[in-house]
Amino acid sequence: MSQERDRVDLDTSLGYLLKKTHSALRVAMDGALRPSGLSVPQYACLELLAQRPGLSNADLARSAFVTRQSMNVLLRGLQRAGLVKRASVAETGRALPAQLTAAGHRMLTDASRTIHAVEARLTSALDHDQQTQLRVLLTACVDALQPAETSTTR
Amino acid sequence: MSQERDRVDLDTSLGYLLKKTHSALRVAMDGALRPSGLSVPQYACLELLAQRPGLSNADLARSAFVTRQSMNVLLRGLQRAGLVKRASVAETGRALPAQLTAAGHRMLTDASRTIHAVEARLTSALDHDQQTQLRVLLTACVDALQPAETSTTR
DNA sequence: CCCATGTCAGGTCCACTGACATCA
DNA sequence: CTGATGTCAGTGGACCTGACATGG
Repeated sequence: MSQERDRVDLDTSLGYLLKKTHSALRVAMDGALRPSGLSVPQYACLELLAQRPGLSNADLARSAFVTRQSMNVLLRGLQRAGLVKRASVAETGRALPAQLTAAGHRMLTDASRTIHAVEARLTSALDHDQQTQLRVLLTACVDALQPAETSTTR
Repeated sequence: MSQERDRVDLDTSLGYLLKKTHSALRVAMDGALRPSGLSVPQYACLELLAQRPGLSNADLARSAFVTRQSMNVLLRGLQRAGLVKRASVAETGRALPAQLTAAGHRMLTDASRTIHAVEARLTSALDHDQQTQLRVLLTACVDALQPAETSTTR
């Protein structure tokens, strides 16, 4: 009841639209990954490790836009599942580099195909120029937001 | 360590960029709202109720892209805080329309100013045409994603 | 009967904060 | 000392599944 009624200026709010788009994408990815038993953050972590092997927990946290603590929990889960391995002692400093296991690579290739299919659907309505344009605009938004959050290392 | 190294094709992934943008916005809004004690979802709920008084829990859940259960918990919190009132009996059907209290309106006007300032910063890097363009592109993405998730009413 | 709604229960995952120790 | 890191503890939010009652 009263689902699509007046739409005040919610649709003119970029924040709301951003939330809506992100939500739609998250739901789609979540559903696509469900059969594999991976969550979206877990997939993201695996993908990051595949592309940049040896990232530390803090590195991964930054790249995934979460805190070290959150990423730590996530990493533990992946280690328990045998998808990720971490050195038990630090060569230098305290950073413990993480890497995918063989099982992790196998799991990822499947998940990666799935996710790419979702992304393909996401961009199916846009031609190449529009995709570039969207990237430019979003990047501009991020840059406009960034400076104000500095100095909070999180 | 190894924060900005090679950037494989993460920056070419619209999904990743979307996540990054959304995350930056969420952090900014979160920080801006912190002094008032409101969370972003709580603010969103208040804003929705101000613009469309009488929405039911299920209505709000749909509009905020969360489940009925999550919105139910959120609503209870707002009721406990005296910001929202709900009819105790349904006039028709089972839907219990919700409305802002006077305190809710007061709280919202403050929060609304705060959030609009953040949105202004978000769009500060874009001229009017670019904002329109961004809206068009994001909407196209949402539409491309939507149909596939139907039939899962959630 | 079918569907949407409101609600309760249990459990999981993720994210945050705060705090502490370690190491370059 | 400072800064980055890993980690423990606690909390809260949001999700899911399942279930049930009620009203159109």
